[in-house]
Amino acid sequence: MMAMKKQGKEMEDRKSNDISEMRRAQLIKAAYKVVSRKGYYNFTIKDIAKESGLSSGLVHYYFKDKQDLLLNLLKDINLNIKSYLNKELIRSQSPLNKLIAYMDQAFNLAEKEKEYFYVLIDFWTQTKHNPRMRQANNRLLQSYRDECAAIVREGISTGIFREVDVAFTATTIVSVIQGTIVQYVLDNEAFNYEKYTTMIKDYIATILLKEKNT
Amino acid sequence: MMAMKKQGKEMEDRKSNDISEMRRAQLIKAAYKVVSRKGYYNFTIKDIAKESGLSSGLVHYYFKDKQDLLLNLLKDINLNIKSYLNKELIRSQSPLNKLIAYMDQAFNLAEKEKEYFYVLIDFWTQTKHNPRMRQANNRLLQSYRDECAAIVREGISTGIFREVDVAFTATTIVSVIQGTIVQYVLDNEAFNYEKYTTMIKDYIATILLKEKNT
Amino acid sequence: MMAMKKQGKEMEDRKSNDISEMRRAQLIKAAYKVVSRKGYYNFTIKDIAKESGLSSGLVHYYFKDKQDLLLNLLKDINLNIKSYLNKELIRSQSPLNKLIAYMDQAFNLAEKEKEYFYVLIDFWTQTKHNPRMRQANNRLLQSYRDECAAIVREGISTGIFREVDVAFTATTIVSVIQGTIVQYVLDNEAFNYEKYTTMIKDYIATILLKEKNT
Amino acid sequence: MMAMKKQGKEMEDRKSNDISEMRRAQLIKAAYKVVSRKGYYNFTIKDIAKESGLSSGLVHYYFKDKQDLLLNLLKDINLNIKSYLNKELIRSQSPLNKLIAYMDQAFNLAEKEKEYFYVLIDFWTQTKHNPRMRQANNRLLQSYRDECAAIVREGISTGIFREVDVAFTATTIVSVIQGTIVQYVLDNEAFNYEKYTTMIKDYIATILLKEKNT
DNA sequence: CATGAATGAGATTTCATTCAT
DNA sequence: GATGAATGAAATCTCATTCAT
Repeated sequence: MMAMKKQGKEMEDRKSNDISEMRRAQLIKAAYKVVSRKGYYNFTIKDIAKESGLSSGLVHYYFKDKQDLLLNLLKDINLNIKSYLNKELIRSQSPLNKLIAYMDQAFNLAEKEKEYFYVLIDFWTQTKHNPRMRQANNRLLQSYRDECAAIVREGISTGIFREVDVAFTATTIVSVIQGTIVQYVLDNEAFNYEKYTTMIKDYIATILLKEKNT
Repeated sequence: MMAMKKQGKEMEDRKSNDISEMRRAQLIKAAYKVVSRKGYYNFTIKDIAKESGLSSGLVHYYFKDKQDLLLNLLKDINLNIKSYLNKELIRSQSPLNKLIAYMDQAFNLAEKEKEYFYVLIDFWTQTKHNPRMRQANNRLLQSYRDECAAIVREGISTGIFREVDVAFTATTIVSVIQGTIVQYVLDNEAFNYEKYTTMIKDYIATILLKEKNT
Repeated sequence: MMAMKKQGKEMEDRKSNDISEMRRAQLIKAAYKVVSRKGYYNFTIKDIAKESGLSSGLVHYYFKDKQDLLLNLLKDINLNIKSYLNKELIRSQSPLNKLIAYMDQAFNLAEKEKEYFYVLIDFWTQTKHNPRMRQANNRLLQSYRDECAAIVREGISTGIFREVDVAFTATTIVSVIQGTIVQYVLDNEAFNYEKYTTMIKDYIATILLKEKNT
Repeated sequence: MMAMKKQGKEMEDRKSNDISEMRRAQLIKAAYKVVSRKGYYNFTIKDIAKESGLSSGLVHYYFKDKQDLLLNLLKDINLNIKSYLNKELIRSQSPLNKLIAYMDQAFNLAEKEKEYFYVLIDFWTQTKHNPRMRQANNRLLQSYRDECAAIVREGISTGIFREVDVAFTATTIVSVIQGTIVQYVLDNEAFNYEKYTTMIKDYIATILLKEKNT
């Protein structure tokens, strides 16, 4: 009987957790939609409630406050971006292909999910005034640089990339990608995105690759 | 006598304009401080009033509403950035020196006036939801690209730069500068700013300059 | 079980509506008191809150804004006036009795509920600048004329009233009633209201009735 | 020398009064325009200033406060209405003509200067809460009744009108006129004003005049 | 778990009035 | 007399958060 009870308790907990996780996901999804539609600072808890089809009281049941909800949203977006960026990396064999694939994914994501970057820029504005947001943001940026650095390092060690300063190169590649994406997201009429991003990829490849006939 | 009267009137007018301009500058300055301290979305009209030592009613006397104040703040920051960036350009003789000077100023500004960029990023978040802000922002970004393009074009026509795609090169230079600055402003412990910015300048110079011994 | 659940749901709904309707009625009632006490333009949302014993936030929870509250107040007063005016009509058999009853009710109402007319005059001032108020007002005035016209028409068709111009007669009866009430409400010392209203009723009856001995 | 001084002082005073009166008239005229355009409760002192071409400070120099300005506006409108109503009375010989002329003027005024009545209705709303406004209003209404009564009394004493209750008749005539005008001003599509006002005049004449062949 | 009514602090904005010049 | 900059009280409205049910 004890066993049953325990099991019952466990099941309840699991069930409870399931619902809990489901609700949290439901609310985060709604938050993402609402924030990208109305902007980081102009949405209300009621907007989230309406969008999710739940009550406003429930938002506070699952998230301590607005801040907490937003922090979780940032984490969620991070996860999505990272998984998207890394999706093609596994299939790519050579470091060059990996680097190209990485940049490809980044540029594609900015085109397909412009909203992600809107929300991301919104989060940047929190950096100065909110330590937790700053930490989350910095980790995200650092992970980009690390990812790039790993690929560059691999390229060097396999002898196909020049012996560049890894950290610097990774940082600058991230700069170019991010700088281009920001300019594009803010004003998508400013230049030919397709053309420019292709040129950037070629350029970086050319710079990194050892010259063939030497 | 008429002359005196007229002169008197003119002086009155000037005085009036002087006060008006003085107050507007005073309020914009306070706004700049307050926005960079509390963030674009978290400051109040009363904050501006306190910071400027004036009454809150006066803020609305000189600016239609919060929006109007912010728009004027953006304009002001634009002017300051532009004048700062162009300060050294005039003295520089060769296109290479000009380009270096331009990048130098940009990187220096980000270090000395980190606040400018905080506020600037704040403005970016307005872009999606506020047409006037979008226009102002886009013009600013375009002016950076144009400035760069002009220098690159001059370098090509004087025969010292390779014959690169001017618009693309300018855009990408702006991307690198902006991307680097954003990473630094958000997290100034992330990398050695001094070292990296120097390397970037060298790199770009190397890429653009025709190889000497060919 | 489904049935129970459904019933439960229905009861909940009803309950919710009950609260909502109760609060709205509560607020309208408070608005009526406050407006007639302080005047249409001089009352505040906080006055309503205090008078109703509720919070000021709740006023905006149930009514979009001040306008919306006022519009609902006007509707409410309309309903009350109409129901009061028509209360005696049903019992009255002959058109003459109906007309007398109608005028009686109007004159009585102005005496008993002077406040109604204060508020009504306040609403008139909105007519020029507020389309929705204008429409509501015009409908109310039109309904008075229509009501009168219907009685007059019935009197003519049953052969006891002269064959007068129905629309004109109705309009003019409304004019006399309203003109008298306004004068009385604005200055209730100006004349003997009881005596004058009786004379008016007699007069109108005399004018409308076919002369007996002809 | 004393004489001269005194004279100088007097002239200054007169001059001062002239300017004073001129300014007051200028401001009242502006107030009339602004109030009828924006409504009694929605205009600002600055509106008056702009309309008059003077400064807002000057409004308070000539009128204690907004109330005072409005009270003077009401007085001014009263004067204008009275002088307009009485304009034709002098020329009219018989009491019947006088009465017709009086009603004619009233109905014409409402058509030509609808604004007067808008403003007048606005003033009515003050009656309950502002003793001075109430007094001014009541005097105005009383003067209408008195004017009418005088004509009716004259008609009776010259033997052409029936021996009606003078005060009651005057009050009721004023009621009809005012009631009709209010309905028309609030909704000028409600009925054929020209036709109805003509019918009213005929009706009243018929009622008052002794039947010829009796 | 879930709801949504209720609260109340706080933000923007308006404007009559004052007053130095 | 005349100006208009300056003040600050007060009003409307929003919304995160709480809590009884």
